[in-house]
Amino acid sequence: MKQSRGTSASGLPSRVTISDVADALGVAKGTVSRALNNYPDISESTRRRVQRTADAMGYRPLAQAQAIRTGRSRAIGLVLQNDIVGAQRPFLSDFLAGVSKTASEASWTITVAMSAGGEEMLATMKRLVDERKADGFIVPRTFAQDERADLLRRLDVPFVLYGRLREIGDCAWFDILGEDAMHDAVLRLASHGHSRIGFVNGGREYNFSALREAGFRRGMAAAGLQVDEDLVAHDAMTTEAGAAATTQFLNLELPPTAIVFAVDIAALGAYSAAREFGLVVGQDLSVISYDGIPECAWVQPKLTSFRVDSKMAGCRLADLLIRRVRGEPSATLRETAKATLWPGGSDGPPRRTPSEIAHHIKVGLKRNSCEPMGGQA
Amino acid sequence: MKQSRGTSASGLPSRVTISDVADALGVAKGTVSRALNNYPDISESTRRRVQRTADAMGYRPLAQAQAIRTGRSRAIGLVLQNDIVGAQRPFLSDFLAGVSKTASEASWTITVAMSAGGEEMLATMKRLVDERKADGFIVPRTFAQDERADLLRRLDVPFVLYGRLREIGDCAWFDILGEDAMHDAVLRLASHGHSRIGFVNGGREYNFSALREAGFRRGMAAAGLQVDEDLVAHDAMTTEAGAAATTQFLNLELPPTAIVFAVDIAALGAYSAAREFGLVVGQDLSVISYDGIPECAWVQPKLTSFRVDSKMAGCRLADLLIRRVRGEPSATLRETAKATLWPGGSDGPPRRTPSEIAHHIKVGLKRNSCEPMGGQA
DNA sequence: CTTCTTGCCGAAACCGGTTTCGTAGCCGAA
DNA sequence: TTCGGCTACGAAACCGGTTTCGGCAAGAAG
Repeated sequence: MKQSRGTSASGLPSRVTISDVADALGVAKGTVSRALNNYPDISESTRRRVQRTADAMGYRPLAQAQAIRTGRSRAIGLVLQNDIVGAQRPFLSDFLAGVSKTASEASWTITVAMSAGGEEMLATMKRLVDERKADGFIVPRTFAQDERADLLRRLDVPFVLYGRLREIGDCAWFDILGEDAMHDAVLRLASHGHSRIGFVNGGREYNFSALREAGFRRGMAAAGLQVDEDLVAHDAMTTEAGAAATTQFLNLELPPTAIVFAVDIAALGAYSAAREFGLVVGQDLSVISYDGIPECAWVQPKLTSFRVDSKMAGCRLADLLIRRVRGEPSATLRETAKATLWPGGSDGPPRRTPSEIAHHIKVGLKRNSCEPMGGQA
Repeated sequence: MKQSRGTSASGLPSRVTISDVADALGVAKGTVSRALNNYPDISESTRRRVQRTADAMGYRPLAQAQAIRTGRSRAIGLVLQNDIVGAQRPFLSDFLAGVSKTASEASWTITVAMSAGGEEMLATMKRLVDERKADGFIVPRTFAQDERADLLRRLDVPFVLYGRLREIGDCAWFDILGEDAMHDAVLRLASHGHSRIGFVNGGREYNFSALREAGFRRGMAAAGLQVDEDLVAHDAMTTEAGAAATTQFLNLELPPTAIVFAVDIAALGAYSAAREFGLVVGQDLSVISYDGIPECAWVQPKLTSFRVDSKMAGCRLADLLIRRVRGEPSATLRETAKATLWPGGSDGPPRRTPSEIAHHIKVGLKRNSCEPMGGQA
């Protein structure tokens, strides 16, 4: 008598195998395999019969065993970069939740690894492919020129980008239209009555930066406003860098009354910078940003930001990757979504004109520089 | 001639297989397998010979193929709970980095999944085990009574807890000694001169809460201070709950001059609560907390907190799990580490006595309630 | 000089699937 | 009725490993 349920002698939990199903039906196991994998040379009646009993017996093929023949194990690879501090921290959990949801619905699993960038990351991916621990990859945080994409293309491994490339080439992607958000942010500020609007962009190495800057300029044009190149800063990917850019803007002859940031983490720096000048965010200086990280709600006033639905992004990317692995051409696997505005209190009608702000700052600085003496008196 | 490198006809990247190694040596592939897996009936000289040529040829066994016979695929399972909003958000990235580091050093990989708690999570784990996608699990965020541990024990699947259980039983774990941190926090506050110290604990469902409360009480005893049960609050796992507990404490006849929080996320609520009463954190009200989330550095003054090294935790847990899977008894796989104090500006000598605070609050409230009229005048 | 161990390894079965190959049966056409 | 072509399936090889089994040779014991 065959071992059926429970635990086998070797200690492994025994499962329903394809032979069990074949025996139950009185057919060859090859037939069961072909029936379940929709081979053309199986009659419809047999296919249904196999399908039904397989379901009834709770048969689920062992991905591992399939993999040694087919090379595919129904696993999504996700290699995260850990040498960018806190880069994916706020999004990671939601993002994973999304990927996991879609993956498990399709009976796929997720293999994650973390590594530093550059060669190490490429080696990690190669290892996962070699060991058949990943059938394809989701590539997060696309760079303008992305060596991961180059490698995967070279290895002929399926992948989907989270983000777009400068030169599209032959690859699938999902992305949020950050450029539209920047555009809308400008229009919102213009409708508040702002006309002198600055832009603090993210790192040039990321492709989204070029897109968002284009969106900002498009918005300015749509609002009939001039872009002052003194009010465009780059490479602000930290709060400190955001604060520095804000300080620089405010020190101009004609400071801006509003700033659009490409990333929240930089926008948070505007708060401390504004405070240093005795300005109040949301009144003297309007700020709109992008990402929708939880910290937006921590600050006073809350940061108005275009929120990215990371969970949804994870869902979509997983779906696209699975379809890519199954053979759909990459050109048909491209999707975008929009970020949604989460209004906070950081933007509103300008309380002061640019020159009034400049005056306020000059007075404030004088008072500040006197204060130590005054305090001693 | 045999296919050697590059791509095989089927499109799969061809690898160095065990047969390749056996052919090169002129031995049977069983011999290679036994040599590499340290079977006793292989001569030392053969073992070394096999070892060397396998290395030279770059042979790495395919975990998938091993798994169908051995049942083990060198994969660490990690099932995260996604119905607790933001629960693991700040730690996840660091934690994964640690797990990944140790795993890849041992040629293991990580299979992650997310699911809601309860039955769904148990089903997810069962599926991963069934499909041999995980040889064992790291179980994060241990509950006082943890059904995940129960299930895994029942299924006889190896696992390691991140945290301890109320009843230890037969399981391995790694944990940070939060109780010692609470103890040290009290002593630090006492050395500042505080004597009326409150405690805001985390959720009772977590085992760490009981431990941290015990640590707090031990610290109070060590400092020669009485615990006022009116100054002990529970179940504060959000900023709102932390603010509510703080407010409640400050409304007492004799408010505390310092509060110890079990988790940062709750401690952040003390800031807004104190502000409402016109009190300044770090001067009127000292706060020390635990976790060391990045937000500690966002607030003014910075929150003094005992920082948990999540990456290290991930490393240790991965190591313990791998050893557990390899057969070491769970009783020998138990480790703890200490959290390290990251001083901020949120604690210091008390500026006011409890009764002075109470008076300040009473006056402030009266003034506040008059203000609307004064504003209109 | 036998005989019995013992150490060491080759051969082959096995794991749970997929895929190739061959053929039995049915069909329609000649 | 015979033949050719298809359809649908069984049998067996195969994937890359592990593990069992059995036997050869060398050394120990008698």
